Amino acid sequence: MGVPAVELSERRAAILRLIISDYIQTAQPVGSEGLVQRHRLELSSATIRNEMARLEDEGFITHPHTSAGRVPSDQGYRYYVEFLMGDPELPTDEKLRILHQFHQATSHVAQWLQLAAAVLSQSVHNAALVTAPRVAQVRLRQLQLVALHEHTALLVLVTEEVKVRQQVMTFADPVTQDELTRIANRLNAQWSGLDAPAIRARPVDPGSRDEAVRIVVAGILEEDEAAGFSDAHVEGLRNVLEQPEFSRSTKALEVLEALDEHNLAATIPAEGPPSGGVTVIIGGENPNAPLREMSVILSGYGSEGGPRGLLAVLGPTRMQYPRAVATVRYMGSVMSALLRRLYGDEDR
Amino acid sequence: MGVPAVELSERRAAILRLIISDYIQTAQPVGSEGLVQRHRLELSSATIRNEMARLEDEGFITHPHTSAGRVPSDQGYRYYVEFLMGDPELPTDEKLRILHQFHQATSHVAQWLQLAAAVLSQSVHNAALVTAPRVAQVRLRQLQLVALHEHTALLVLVTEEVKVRQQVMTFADPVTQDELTRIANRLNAQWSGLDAPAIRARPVDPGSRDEAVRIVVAGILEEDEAAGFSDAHVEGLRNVLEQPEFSRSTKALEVLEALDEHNLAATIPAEGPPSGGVTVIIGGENPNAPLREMSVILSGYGSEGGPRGLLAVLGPTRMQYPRAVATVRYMGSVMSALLRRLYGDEDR
DNA sequence: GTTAGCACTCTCGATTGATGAGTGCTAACA
DNA sequence: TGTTAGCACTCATCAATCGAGAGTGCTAAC
Repeated sequence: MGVPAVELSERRAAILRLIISDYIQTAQPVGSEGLVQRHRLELSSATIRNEMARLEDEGFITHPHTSAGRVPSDQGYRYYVEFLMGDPELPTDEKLRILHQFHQATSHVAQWLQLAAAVLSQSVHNAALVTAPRVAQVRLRQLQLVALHEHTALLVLVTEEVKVRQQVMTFADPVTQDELTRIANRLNAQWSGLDAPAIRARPVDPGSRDEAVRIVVAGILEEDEAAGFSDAHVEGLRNVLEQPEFSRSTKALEVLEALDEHNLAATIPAEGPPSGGVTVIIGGENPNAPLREMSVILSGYGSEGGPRGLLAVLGPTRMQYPRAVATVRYMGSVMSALLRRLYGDEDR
Repeated sequence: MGVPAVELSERRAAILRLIISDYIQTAQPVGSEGLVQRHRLELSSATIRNEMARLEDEGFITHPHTSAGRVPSDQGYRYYVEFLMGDPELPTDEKLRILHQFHQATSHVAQWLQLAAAVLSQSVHNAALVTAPRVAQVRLRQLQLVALHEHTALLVLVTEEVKVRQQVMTFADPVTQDELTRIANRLNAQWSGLDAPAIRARPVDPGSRDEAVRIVVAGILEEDEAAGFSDAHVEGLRNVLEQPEFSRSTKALEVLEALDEHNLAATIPAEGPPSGGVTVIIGGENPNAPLREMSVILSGYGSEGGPRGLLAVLGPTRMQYPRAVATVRYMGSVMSALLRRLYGDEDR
């Protein structure tokens, strides 16, 4: 989708590239005269104007008004991303800088995601979003019961993908810590490695404590599967709001609302591209109305069968695509590697 | 501090109150003529003008420019909060509405804080901040070790105030889950109820697994004590940015930066007022430069010896003080009650 | 102490006109 | 047929100007 049918002549493509890269830098409509001067073109501005007129006919650029320079359209950006910008690679020193920042990464996943979002957003000067890695099927690894009062206990459970969940639960009859420990040991032996349906299928005495625990455990596991990308870390909204296109306060507010941590999860397509691949969604291609003036650069991370997450950069359509794509791709590989290191060869 | 030395005549105080409440509503400088009309005063606008001139001499109000109405100064707001607005109580239906929202509260503390911040911000139409309850001394309740690979395990620990912490740790030699379980059981029996220094003082074999666990556990407990109010939940920045005083985009950005979740913790005085009390910090009284045009309404929650947190409302100095103070106070009592219910009579 | 009257100040919005950037077209040129 | 110079035309932007309106501060009368 979105790939323009028209094939551009070499020269027109070159002009389009110049227009877009100039516009990305200056945020100002670019005129024929200025283009010739800045790039010392061998052609006159009049010729450029003719070519621009054709580019406009074909829908790659537009006019804000009669006498302003040209501005790339969504279709223009699309063509640029697809055919003109090449396959950008991040310079080595930049890669090192990123790696260096990750060197401080603790093994605490939440901090880790926060760090990833911060590094990404800082590196591309735009907003960044990183979702927690998750698997399609959530299985129990181990559970623990901590007595709080006579009738209440804290259930802590660790899933196979090393997520920790907690929930306070109540029992009909008083229980002691000793008893809770025995229950936990027994259930761990029986349920370890199972997912919610399997645990629900396990026989337990009706009305027993085991049953009470089972309800809560299965509930948490199911909730986790349904959670989707809700726990997303967003960083660098500031960078976006600083862009001149959002200088008007009302616009800034709209964007802020769209990018609000709660809404954003829904905004992003649930299924990211396969790890390694990078998807670019430009302006109006975005199904979400408030994001119509923004572009999203998406990449999955993680491994095929294992836990997977999403990373994304969000910014105005006027975005440094080459750099952003390169950074997102590289970050994806770094995250995948970290994930492997952390969760190891758990499937073997 | 900040309490004005000057005692105002009854009439001038009344006029000040009217000016402030009008200005809070309209965000427009209020003029003498309009004041008389809106409130059907028995005095002429000329008299009001005279009184206004005196109020200005004494520093309670100012002029944006020669011929605009009057605007309250920080000192004016301070006087208003201190003497004029009385001791506002939240209407019963509003209290019920808040209670009702809390009815859905899960026992998951993080969600709970999020909810509190959301309710508070929505209720006062400003930004709200809620910090997690914490105690000065963090003690271990129970720990759990989950084998990940041969050399690594996940340490999950539950503190006395029912916080769950996790950390991946590595061992020099391979360990099995059985062994880890034995270690966890033994250490739970020895360390339950102790804080970091006490655990450090416990004898363990040098180089043993117990020692490795001890280092990590003590580290986590100490880190938690030092954490301060870092894990604050902020909600409703939108409300603030929508206010007309922040219509200019640059200003909005400044505020956004100041209220950024990361900076904000540092912004707020670490020690809140005692539970039940409400502190109002107006504009320039705030030590933080970027918050000079904002007011903060603060209250602590929790019980004397137990876990305590902070709630705050942040908005422009032109704020609905009576309502905000009443709401913050009420929310404080609700949160304290919830905290008691959740953690129970743990000291007994 | 209160009030009417009035001059004065200052903001705000609309209008105007000059400026300049940039286009689109035409005609000449290679 | 492609390229270029020339030129009229359009439109945003900016500064200057003007009038209206709001509000004050002062004075003098009540």
